[in-house]
Amino acid sequence: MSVFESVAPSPLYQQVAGRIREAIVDGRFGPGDALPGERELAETFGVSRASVREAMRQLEAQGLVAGGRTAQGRTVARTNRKALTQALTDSMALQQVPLTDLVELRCAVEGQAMRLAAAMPVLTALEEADAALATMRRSHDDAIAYDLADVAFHTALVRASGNQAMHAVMQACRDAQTRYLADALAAVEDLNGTLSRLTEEHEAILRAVDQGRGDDAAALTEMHLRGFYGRE
Amino acid sequence: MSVFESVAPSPLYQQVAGRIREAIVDGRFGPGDALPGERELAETFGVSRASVREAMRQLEAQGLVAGGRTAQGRTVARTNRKALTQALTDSMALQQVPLTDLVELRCAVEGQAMRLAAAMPVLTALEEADAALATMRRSHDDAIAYDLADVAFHTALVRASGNQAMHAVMQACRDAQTRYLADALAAVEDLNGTLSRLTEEHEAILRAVDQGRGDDAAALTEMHLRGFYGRE
DNA sequence: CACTAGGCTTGGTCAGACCAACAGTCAATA
DNA sequence: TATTGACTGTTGGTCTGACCAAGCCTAGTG
Repeated sequence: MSVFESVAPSPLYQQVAGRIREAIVDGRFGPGDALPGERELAETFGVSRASVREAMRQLEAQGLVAGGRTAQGRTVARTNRKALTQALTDSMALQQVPLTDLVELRCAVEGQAMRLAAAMPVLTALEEADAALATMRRSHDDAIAYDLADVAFHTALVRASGNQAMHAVMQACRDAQTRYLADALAAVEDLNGTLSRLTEEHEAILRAVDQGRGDDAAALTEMHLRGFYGRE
Repeated sequence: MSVFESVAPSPLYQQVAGRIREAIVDGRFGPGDALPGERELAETFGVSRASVREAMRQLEAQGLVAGGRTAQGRTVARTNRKALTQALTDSMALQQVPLTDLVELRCAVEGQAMRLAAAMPVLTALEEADAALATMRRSHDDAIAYDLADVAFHTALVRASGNQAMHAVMQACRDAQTRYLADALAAVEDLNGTLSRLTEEHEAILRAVDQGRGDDAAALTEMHLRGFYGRE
């Protein structure tokens, strides 16, 4: 901490990215809004289009700007969920984090979410969970459909907690685990039986949440998660 | 799910970024390794330097490649912690997640980490926590020094759980909360008294972990976190 | 031996150009 | 009238070729 500030100018593309980032985070551009074109931005900031493009790449990777060219112009992203997932996944790969660590993390988050959901549930989310459960019952012979419903179920229940931060992290965990799903499923012999057992577990969790038994719901959720991914 | 696959080719910079990403994640480039120069990469992949640079910006934002020009050439990042923090912070801003949600998330993660730490502690980390505690006792009149020690303490204790995923998420939470720290501190009148109370809480947590009382440690930690950030 | 001046490489930046994709316009056609 | 199709302008994607400043390396100098 010197008296003087740094004179080192950060690269132009960083500054440009920073400016646009501010505008988005501050809400001057809302989710889904169209951004000015690259040429216009270049002129606005007084830099070359190349610099603007590099800034865009950065913002895109951070999930602030929607990737892909949708018709005309770029748009502000509605969610940066992919960036969060990506970061978590990369973190695991870079630091060679074992799957069990991720499972434990998810248990912690989702378990606590169940307690919150049981105490003060968001009712519409509970209905969604119920609908997902119905789908699961119908899909005991289709692993892919079952998986989709499974995601929907867990997502809905965590959303029922009303905690968006937990929701985001849980989704990231879930996405990061996806690559292991195939392995876990391949190890299963009696698909139909396994899936129907999983459905029962889901039913028990939802029941506990519904009846306000938070600790039970948490315990059941943790067992459920550890049981599926945790066995090695 | 059509019979046909998409024919849409992804942009070159995406493909380049993907290739380099693979190489890093697969371990062909280890953390800290130097990457080939932009001109060389351009030739290798048969694209222009502009495309390589855009790919680099993306990888840099994802925390896979170290930012900043260190002497000659770029290097593979050692950790993508900043990317995870960034993603969590942005997620909060984009979806207007309240601070309390983040605090709850941190409680869930850190609480569970305390249980794990109490059950099977990483001893070296416990020593670090102890050292941080000592620093805190010495810094009751210096909020900045205290804060640093506080971070070190919590970080060390979570690391004592041995769970790297929790460690990463907890750090991201903590970093994302930082912007609120100033507000929380400004609201404090009796700094010295407050800090000494916080130190006592820290001591109690460490003691509980040390003695294997996981549930106690978790409860204390949650109270500690909620008490500081949670009051509104 | 210590030191300095080039030379070389690297990332940062720019200008200017071309292409493919797409929205919007508008006239020709069934 | 409704559909089709050509035309135009804009946007993002890509390339080329260039210049600069900062830092490494080395050869030559004192």
